[in-house]
Amino acid sequence: MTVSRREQILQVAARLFAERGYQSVGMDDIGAAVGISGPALYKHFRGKEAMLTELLVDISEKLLARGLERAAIEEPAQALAALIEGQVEFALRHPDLITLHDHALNQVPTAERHRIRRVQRAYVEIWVEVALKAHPGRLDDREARAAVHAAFGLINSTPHTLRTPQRILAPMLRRMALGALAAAAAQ
Amino acid sequence: MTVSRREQILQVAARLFAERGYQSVGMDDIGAAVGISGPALYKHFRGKEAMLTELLVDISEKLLARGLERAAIEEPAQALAALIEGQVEFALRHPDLITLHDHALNQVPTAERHRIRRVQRAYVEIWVEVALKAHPGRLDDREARAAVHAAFGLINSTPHTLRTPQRILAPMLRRMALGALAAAAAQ
DNA sequence: GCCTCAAGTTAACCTTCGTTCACCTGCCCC
DNA sequence: GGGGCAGGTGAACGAAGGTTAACTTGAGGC
Repeated sequence: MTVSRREQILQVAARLFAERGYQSVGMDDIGAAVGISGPALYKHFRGKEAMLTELLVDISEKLLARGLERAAIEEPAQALAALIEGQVEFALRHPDLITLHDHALNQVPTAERHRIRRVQRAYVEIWVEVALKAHPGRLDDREARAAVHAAFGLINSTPHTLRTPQRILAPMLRRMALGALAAAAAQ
Repeated sequence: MTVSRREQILQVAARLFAERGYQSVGMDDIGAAVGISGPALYKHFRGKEAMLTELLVDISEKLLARGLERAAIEEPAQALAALIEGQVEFALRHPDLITLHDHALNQVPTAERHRIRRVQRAYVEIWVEVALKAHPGRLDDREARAAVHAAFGLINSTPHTLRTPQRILAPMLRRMALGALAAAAAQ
């Protein structure tokens, strides 16, 4: 598992950004955390914003790719379960990125932010379509969208709960997300 | 509904902090938003941190008070429903404060941050106890705590979904939270 | 009428921090 | 073995922004 220095920097930066907040982390902090000095980071990245942007673009694209895979399953209920499983896995494996994902998007320059938002919307759209198919006639489009956001909120709460062992947490989160979406469609 | 200037400043600051992030909002921005200049704010507050601290202390204490009320209901299932209703109401009425609550706590000075955390933990504890009583024997303490955090994540996703009309959103969030907690306790 | 005081104002200060600059140093390659 | 380049270094710069200072003003109390 030898990561390039570039990737090492990204990982460390993600952790620091998630822990203390993007603006509270200095370039010197990031440098120190990988054993080099602040200005040396400019040999690898255009600047601080570029690091954040790359992190967020990566996350949203990875999630979208994973979502496209899982949504391809024929049976809607199984596809929904697969989407949930994918999101839970990702959230448990990369809590820093999840935190970044909704704390730091505003700090990214406008052009790139729009690009990231587009990818995010595509991901949400996948969920909405699957949710509609899984509960046909029980949800309208607007409701499904709200329900999906709520399910994300549920699953992405993981960073607050990391003390719980994953083998307990993962199945519980899957059950809860499924239960929540079913309840959204009930009545 | 005449609010004092002090309160007006707090409201505006909460909105700006939630929209752009605490560090990205300047004192001049806050001043401009209430029609005065940046330094004039120091006639009302010790500084920027003091404004954030006051906001977060207020929120956590209001939530705790509301939680204590609702948890007093005899029947555990009803108490749980009342807790959920209270949280949903609060999240819908004060999305800015909800956003601040988990985005900006790190920016508060250490001493006050600990105080806020204590109040938050007390609020979580109320939920955990009620959840345990509402699903007796189905959850251990650790699971209940994780489930409660997940339910908060679900309900507090509201700021992402404000375009949905509240009369649709509120009952849906209540159903989903109940369904999620029931699913956590199932099996 | 005058004193006081709360609530503003603008200018200035000073620290923090992202970024740039000039320089150094191995390593690889021909 | 000398050129070039990747990857460092420390010093310095410049803008941003929180805070302080000095000064103004208008509304009550006596």
